[in-house]
Amino acid sequence: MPARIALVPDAHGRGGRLHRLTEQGEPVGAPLRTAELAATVAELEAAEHPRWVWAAAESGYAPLLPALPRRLGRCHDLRLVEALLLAHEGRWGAPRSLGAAVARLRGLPVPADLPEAGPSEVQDTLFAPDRLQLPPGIDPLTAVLEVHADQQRRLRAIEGDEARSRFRLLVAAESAGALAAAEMAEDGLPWRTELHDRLLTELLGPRPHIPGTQPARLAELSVRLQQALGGKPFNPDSHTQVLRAFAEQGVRLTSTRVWELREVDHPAAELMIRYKELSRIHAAHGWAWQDAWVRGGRFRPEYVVGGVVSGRWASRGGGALQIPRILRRAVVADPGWRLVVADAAQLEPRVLAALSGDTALARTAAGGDLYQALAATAFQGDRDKAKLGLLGAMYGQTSGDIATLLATLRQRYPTAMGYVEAAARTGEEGGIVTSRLGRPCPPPSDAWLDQADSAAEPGGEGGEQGGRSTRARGRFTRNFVIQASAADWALALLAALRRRLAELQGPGGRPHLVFFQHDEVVVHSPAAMAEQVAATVTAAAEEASRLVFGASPVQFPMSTAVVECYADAK
DNA sequence: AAGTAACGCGCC
DNA sequence: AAAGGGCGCGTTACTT
Repeated sequence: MPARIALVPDAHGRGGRLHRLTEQGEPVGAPLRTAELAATVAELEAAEHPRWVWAAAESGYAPLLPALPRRLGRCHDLRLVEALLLAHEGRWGAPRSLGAAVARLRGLPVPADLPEAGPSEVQDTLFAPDRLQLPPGIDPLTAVLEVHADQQRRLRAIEGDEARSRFRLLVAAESAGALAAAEMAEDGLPWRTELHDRLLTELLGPRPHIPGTQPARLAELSVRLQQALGGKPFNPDSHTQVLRAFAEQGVRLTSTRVWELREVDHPAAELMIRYKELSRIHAAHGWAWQDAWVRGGRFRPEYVVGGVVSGRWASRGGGALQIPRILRRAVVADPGWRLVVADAAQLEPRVLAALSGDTALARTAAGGDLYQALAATAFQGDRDKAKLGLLGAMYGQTSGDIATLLATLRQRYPTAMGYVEAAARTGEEGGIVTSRLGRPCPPPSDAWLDQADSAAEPGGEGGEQGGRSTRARGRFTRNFVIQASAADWALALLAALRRRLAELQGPGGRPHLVFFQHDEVVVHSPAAMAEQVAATVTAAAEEASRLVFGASPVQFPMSTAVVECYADAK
C-alpha cells in the first residue's frame, strides 16, 4: 500500500490533483483528478491513512479544513522541510518555496520568497498571490513530486544513523506542527468579547465613542501626571518628553522603564507606571484589537510554525503569543465544555538535564518542583537562588550575585554546566550547535559583527576573551541548545497530543487544541471528557520525552488544570 | 508620505 | 565595571 499521497489544489474551484507515492517518493500509478478535493481526501484518509505531501499547509490544508469531516493524520510539508534541510546544509539565505526548490533542482533562476501575507491578504484568497512561486511552465504537481523525492534523498544522505533518524523525527514533528497550526487557526481560541469589554471598562473607563480618543481613565491619568510634573503639557507616550518632564523636576532618568521608575521617589513615578500599564493594554489589546482579531466568539491568530530559528513558533497579527495574563479572563470554554490547560513544568532545566545526561541533575528533576529540589540539595532551601542560578546558567547571565550561584552549580552539576559552557564556546568560536533532533543554529551573522563595531570596547581594556559580540554569540548558542531542544520536545508533544485527541470522540463533540505557546497547550473539550483529556496530555508528554530523549531518567511532568476560564488555571 | 530605528513591554 | 536567551507589536522620533 502506497505510504504517501501528493496533493495539489486547483488554482480555482474546489478540485485538485493527487498522486500516490512510495516512501522514497516514486510515483505509483497515474495521477488522479477530482472535482471535490476535500471529499476525495477524506475518503483516501479513511481508506489508506497516508502521509499527505503538499507544498505548504496554507495552500494544501487550510482551504480543505472547513469541508473535511475529520482531521488528517500525517503530512510532509515541503516548505517547512525545505527550510530544515537548507539550514542543515548551511544554506541559510536560500528561499524555501516550492518554486524556489524546484528551480534549484532544474538549474533555473531561483525566485525570492514572497514577504509574509498581511491579515488583509489572508482574507482575500481569491486575489492572493500564488505563494508557490513556481517558475513559468512548471506544473505544480510535477514540482511537488520532484521536490519531495529530492528531499527524501537529502534526508537519506544525512550522515549517521542516530542523527538521521532524529532529523527524520524533526521533519515529521515540524510537519505535524503545520497541521496543528492550521487547525488552531481554523478553530480559534474561545474569546468572550463581553468579558473582554467589561475588563477594559473596569480598567480604562467606557469605550470612547469616537475612535482614537483616549479612554477616561487614561485621560485623567495624563492630567494628573502633568500636574505632578510642573503643569506643562507633555505627551506621556513620548519617551523624550517624559524624560524631559522628570528632569525639569530634578529627577534624572536614563530611561522610562518601569523598573527604573519604581526606584524613583517622586509622586509622578507611580502615576507614570500606572499610565504605562493601562495604555499598553489599551493600545495592544484594547477595543481596536478586539475589532480586528475576534470574530464569532473566537480569537483566530495566525501561527508561524518554525518562525523562530530555535524552532519555536511565532505568530502574525494579534500577538497570539503575548496575550497579557489579565486578558485570560476573557478566554472561557463554551457552555458544557471545559478548557484543559497544561504546561510543562520547568521545561528548560529538565531539557538541560536530559540533553547533558547529568545524572545528578536528572535525579533532582525526578520529582515535582525542580527548583525546590535544587534548592534543597545545593542552596539551603532557597528556591529563588536555585531558580536564578539555573536560569543564569542557561541564559549566560554573569551579573550581580549570580557568580557564586554559578560556582555552586558548576561544582554540583559539572556535566550539565559543562554542556552549556561547551555550547557557549562553540558559539564564541563561530561554530554551529544543534538541538537534540538536529535543528541547527544560524552561523555568526552580520548582526553580531555590527554589534562588534558599534560596541568596540570603549573601556579599551582590550579583549583577551574576545569582544562583546563574541560573548553575545556564546550566550546565543548556550541558550540555543536548550531552547531549541525544548522546542523539539514541545513539537513532539503537540504531534502526539493531536494524534491522541483525534481518537477521542464523545457525544458532546471532539476535544481539540485551541492554543499552543512554547511549553503550554490548551484543549477545548466537552466537559465530560476533560479528565480523559488531561490524562491524554500526560500520556502525550511521556511519548514526547521517550521520542526525543530516549531512555533518559528525566521526567517531564505536565501541570494540568481543568477550568472554564483560562485565568483560573494555576 | 512612507519607511526605519529605538524604545519598551507583553509572553515563554 | 558590567556583562541575561527568543520573539511581536505599538508608539514616537527621525530619515529619505
